[in-house]
Amino acid sequence: MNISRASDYAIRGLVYMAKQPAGTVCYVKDIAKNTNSPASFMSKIFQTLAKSGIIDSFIGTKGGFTFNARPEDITIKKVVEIIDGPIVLNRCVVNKSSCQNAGNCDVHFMWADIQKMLTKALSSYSIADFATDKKGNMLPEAVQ
Amino acid sequence: MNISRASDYAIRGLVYMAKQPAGTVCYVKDIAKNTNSPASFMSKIFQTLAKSGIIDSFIGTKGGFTFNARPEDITIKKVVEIIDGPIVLNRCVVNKSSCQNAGNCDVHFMWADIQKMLTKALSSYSIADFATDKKGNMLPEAVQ
DNA sequence: CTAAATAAGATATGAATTATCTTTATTATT
DNA sequence: AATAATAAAGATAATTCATATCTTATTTAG
Ligand code: SF4
Ligand code: SF4
Repeated sequence: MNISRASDYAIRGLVYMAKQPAGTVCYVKDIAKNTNSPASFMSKIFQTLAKSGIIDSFIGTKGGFTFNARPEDITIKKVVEIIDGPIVLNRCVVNKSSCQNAGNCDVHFMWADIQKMLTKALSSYSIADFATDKKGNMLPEAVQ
Repeated sequence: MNISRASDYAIRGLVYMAKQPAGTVCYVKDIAKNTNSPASFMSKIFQTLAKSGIIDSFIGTKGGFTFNARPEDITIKKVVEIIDGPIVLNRCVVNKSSCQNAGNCDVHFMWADIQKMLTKALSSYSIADFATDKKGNMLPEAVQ
């Protein structure tokens, strides 16, 4: 019941990118240094982010990464799902038929409710929300 | 970002127990059969639940498990934490000093908020809530 | 054309999850 | 009392996942 280190790094790496002037090409080395994360691992993570399409990658000298989507359109839910895979609190919540008990399970409805609440919360924040130095006061109201 | 199979089994096993007349001694074999879960795995899980103190165990013929707490006092959060360990969405949310970035991290507050919401939701349901056959209508109002 | 810089891809390690197998304790039966 | 049956406790195993590092390929600069 937690996000991975990789997702934490990914989010903060993207926030770092979003803080740079629009269009800046960012290197993993810089991103890693500025987010206090292992560069080699970050490299792998940004490779995955690039494959997903939310950022573009350029190989070779003067290569690096740029946004391919507006930071305000990249939700935290999206980033976590790219890195950790779909958010599925319990196997039944996305695909009811994935559990043969789902038809007469007392508990199913709870997981479905909590899943909805969680994904709603994660969708309510975007990378752009954290890309200001005015810490805290740019955050959306805490979801109940 | 999910609960383990073990927690799912534990919750449903305890719900099955709560459906029996108060004081009934339940066997893993029965619990497993009635919850459609692997008995050997369930045995391990109930061993852990017993160690936590929420149920009592009796070894040998006519042994088994009984509640040592009222089902209405056993929250889903408690069960998940016994089986999966503490719910910690991101390392900073419980112990801020566990991350050296926490002092100037833009994202920390989001995780703290979502953690609070999630644990509140998981605490709002108890085993007793699911121990009726009137499916669904005994559930607490979905937390926002 | 060579060297440097950079991401992409392959490989490795350790921990966690998901179990099963074996042992021990208790009770019932002979 | 000895033995067999029953049930949980404890030990072990297989697989998957998280968290990386190491090597290769690509591009640009000099
Ligand atoms: S909560 Fe019920 S429906 Fe969902 S996975 Fe568990 S048993 Fe299946
Ligand atoms: S969100 Fe910020 S404070 Fe929390 S673990 Fe990640 S870097 Fe540390």
